Amino acid sequence: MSQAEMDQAEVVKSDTRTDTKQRILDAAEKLFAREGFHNTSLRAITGEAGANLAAVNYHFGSKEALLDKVIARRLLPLNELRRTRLLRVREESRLENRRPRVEETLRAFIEPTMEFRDSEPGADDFMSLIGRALSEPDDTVRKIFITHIKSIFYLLFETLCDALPEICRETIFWRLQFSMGALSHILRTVGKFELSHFPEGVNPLPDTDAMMAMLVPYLVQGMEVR
Amino acid sequence: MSQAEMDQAEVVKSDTRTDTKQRILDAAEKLFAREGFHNTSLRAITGEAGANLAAVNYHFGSKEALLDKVIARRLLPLNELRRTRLLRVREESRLENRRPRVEETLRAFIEPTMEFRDSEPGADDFMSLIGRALSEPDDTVRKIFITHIKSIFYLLFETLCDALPEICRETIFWRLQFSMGALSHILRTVGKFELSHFPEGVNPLPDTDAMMAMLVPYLVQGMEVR
DNA sequence: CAAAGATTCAAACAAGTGTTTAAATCATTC
DNA sequence: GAATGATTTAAACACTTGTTTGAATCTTTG
Repeated sequence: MSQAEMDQAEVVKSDTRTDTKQRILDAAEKLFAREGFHNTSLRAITGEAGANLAAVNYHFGSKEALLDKVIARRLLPLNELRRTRLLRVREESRLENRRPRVEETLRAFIEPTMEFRDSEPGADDFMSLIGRALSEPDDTVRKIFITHIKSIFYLLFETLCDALPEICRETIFWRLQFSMGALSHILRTVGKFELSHFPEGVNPLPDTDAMMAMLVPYLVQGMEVR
Repeated sequence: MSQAEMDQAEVVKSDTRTDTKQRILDAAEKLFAREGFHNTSLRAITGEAGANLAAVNYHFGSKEALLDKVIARRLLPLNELRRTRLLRVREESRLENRRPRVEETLRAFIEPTMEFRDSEPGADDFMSLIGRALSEPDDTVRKIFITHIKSIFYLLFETLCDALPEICRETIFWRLQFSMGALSHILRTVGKFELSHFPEGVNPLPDTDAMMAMLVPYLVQGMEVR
């Protein structure tokens, strides 16, 4: 019985963990992020992980199932952080009998992303991966990502609607799309610019705090127009 | 002598135009935009164009050279429109002894994009293509795109710096990055959303004017923060 | 018409893809 | 220590990729 079949049958993982699965997940995360899903071969992944070519199909079932695990492994815990913070924003505003504030709402979504990025090793690669997920031409990556992001996105959207009752839902939706575009663009490009592309007097690599200090006011202003 | 060699030698194109080149360019634009560069095979392109497989290598030299032509064919005229409008903004502000306005500067860059999109058939596919160009993991597409967009981007950046002298260049640069992220996100996703992803009460398909009416104020507010 | 050159065509090329298989090895349990 | 099941391994599978080739066809020119 293969590992993939065991997982599908929801059998509890064996107590003696082989770390081959982990090494493959790490290698896949890194390569998917840097080269893209379709430009990364299973041979490249297993080579990087020091595993046999057949290991991916044995442990995960297929390349696509591997991608799902790569995304779910980090996105599910991250979304729990986001959900906790968004619910706290909603609860606090309710207790204080006021509306949620746009800034704290956006921060509740974005800050866990950035903290996550700096905390776990390899998470920066993961951020590039999900930063690109929405713009992947291929259905594979996009659909898997949307599956895992959908509910938290709706919670963010509804909280913003509560924060901005005078603005119609449609306008808020599209402004949120603009914001997601800006955020994902930064997530996938920061640290990837080539020096030659910077005008003089521009620091190529602001740290996370400096980036947040520029990004959040930009997004808040855009959301609150009028 | 192949067509590609003739082009390389800068020989004048034969007066008897085969439209095979055009059909290949159109098919490639469509497929690159919808499936991505690496997910599109030459067989798919030549099949769509009703041409022989070898036609791409004969007329363009390679798949990569074809991509360059696909991008250059539309981006060079588009950038000329943008340059003309940006230079007019600069000239008018100079004559009136004032600074350029952020809104007219951004419009000078964005409006030609949108008008272009609606004018020529196939241009909507092209917009998806360049909307994704910056986020392609692979160097191929990104480098070709950057080559053709660099100078107009600098002109836009410098004009914004003139418009916002009280804000440091670095901040303006990153806000412009946020704006480019928002713009490219919209360019590549509009019309591609799945209905099921829209919260209720949100119109899935605003037209170009409605989108501009939401996007421009959003970007202007973000650029002008503080 | 005939020569010349541009274009198309079918076929093959070498290389790379994800997946499967069956034997070999390892780990655990009785 | 033998048996059982999980894991690893090398090899092959069927398929797709971009590119090249040399002959066939079309177009233009002399």
